[in-house]
Amino acid sequence: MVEIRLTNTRTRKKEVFEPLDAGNIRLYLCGPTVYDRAHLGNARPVLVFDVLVRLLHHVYGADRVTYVRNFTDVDDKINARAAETGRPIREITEETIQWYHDDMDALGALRPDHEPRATDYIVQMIAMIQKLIESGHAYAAEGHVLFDVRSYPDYGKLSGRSVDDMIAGARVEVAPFKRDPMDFVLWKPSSDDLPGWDSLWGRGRPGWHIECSAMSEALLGPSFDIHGGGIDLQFPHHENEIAQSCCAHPKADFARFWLHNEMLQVEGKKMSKSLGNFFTVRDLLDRGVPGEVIRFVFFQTHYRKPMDWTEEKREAAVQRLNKWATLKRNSLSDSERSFDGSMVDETVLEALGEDLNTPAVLTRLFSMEREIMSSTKQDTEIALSFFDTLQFLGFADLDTQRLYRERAVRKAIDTTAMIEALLAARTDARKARDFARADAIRDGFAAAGVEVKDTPQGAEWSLAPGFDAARLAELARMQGS
RNA sequence: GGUGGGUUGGCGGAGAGGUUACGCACCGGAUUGCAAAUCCGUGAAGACCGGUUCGAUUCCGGUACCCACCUCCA
Repeated sequence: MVEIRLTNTRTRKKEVFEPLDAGNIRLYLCGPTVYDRAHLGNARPVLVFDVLVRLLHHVYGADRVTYVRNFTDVDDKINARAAETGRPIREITEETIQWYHDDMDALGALRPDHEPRATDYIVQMIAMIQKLIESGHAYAAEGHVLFDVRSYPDYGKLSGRSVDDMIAGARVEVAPFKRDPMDFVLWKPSSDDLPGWDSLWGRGRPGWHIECSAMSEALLGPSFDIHGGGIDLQFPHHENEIAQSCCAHPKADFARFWLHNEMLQVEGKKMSKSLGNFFTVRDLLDRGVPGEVIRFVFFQTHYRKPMDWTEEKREAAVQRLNKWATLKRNSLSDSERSFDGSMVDETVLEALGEDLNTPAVLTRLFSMEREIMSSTKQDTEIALSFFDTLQFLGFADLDTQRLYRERAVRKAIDTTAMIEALLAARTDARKARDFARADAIRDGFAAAGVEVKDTPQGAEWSLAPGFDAARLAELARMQGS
């Protein structure tokens, strides 16, 4: 069995992962606040957890893993969006959830087992808040309920800071009703025009952090295996979750492993809404960048390192996936066959087990690719394992040309037949030693964005990113094919 | 000011106290009507200064620079 080692932010060490219950491994990932399209940075924790979940499925069995990712559907950003647009909150959150599903599906990310919405767990949140008040960790003041950070000695442990240090250097909102400037809101009052629920403290809505504490407990129990999110959530969000959950359940562990991914950057800067340098997953998909390509680029950088999204990487990923698609066509007798994960490469699994080392996974894939390239037989063990492994990693569909093809189909041009006819014409020309015509076809392909490679077994082709169906049609007409 | 992380060959990017990372690009060779692809091969690194060690890019300390968090953010 593959040993899984993960860097635990809580201990700042790489530790061997041992499930609390090997029959039910439980993970929680902080999901999106649903008021807008997911930007590219939002995809990073999703892909990190996707790889982790796939590994756990493989090692322990898919039915022994419970993966939860929430939707935050009550938040002031959502309220603001509703006020701006005049649309009902529910309409905005429903639409955004649909978008999120569409976009993450396109990246090949598995859906979690549970996707709880905060508004469905208000009762549990209120119960937890009450419990915290009863145990002296929280207090009500002026319609608010606040968590008393001084009541929890370990506050700041996850992020390695002390309450005193934080107060010393930082700007903190000093509301007059706070006992300590670092105390954070569990519940706040809502005016009539804002979403609100009745509670012992009046009509109000939850603070941001309590939902994750309440939902993880409801779905995974007070102790579970792995909790994750972006490194920017380490403080204050995760610190506050720990404070809430551990004070509500002093005997439980809450999350034993904390995984944090580094930020995604663009031009060396963090991608963020406030800097305005962000773009969405949908922007890329609409530009014709397939989800597999985005996935591949993310795999190139270890999750705990900052990752720069660049056009150069995007292009390199397209080339590589094209190569794999061609390899699949040529090395398997039936390129449409399905794989069941029984031949996933051991070295790849070991690399994933070593703190989800996806760059090392790619290294191994390159070496497998090399082996297949140099073998002439079809359906060799290594080829079968390679494509089974790719499927396991979420690269089931290597068709990066799908989007170009779809465009061509809309124009009612049968590109495949056209290309094959032109290739046949070129072969005839070469046999007849009519090199001028052979070169004209070759150059025409290049101009239309069709890449042709001659192999001992015959010509192979693929569509380049700049594929132009109209120019291909023009070439076919000129050559009379 | 506090906290955490980083600095590797032209570019991207890992692991390991001592043996080729790997990919892209480049160069040489094979192959090809030409080319592409493919195959074989060469070269190229570890911010700076100290320390530990038989030996450090890898461990420890310091310096410089970069990034993030401390405020909504994955």
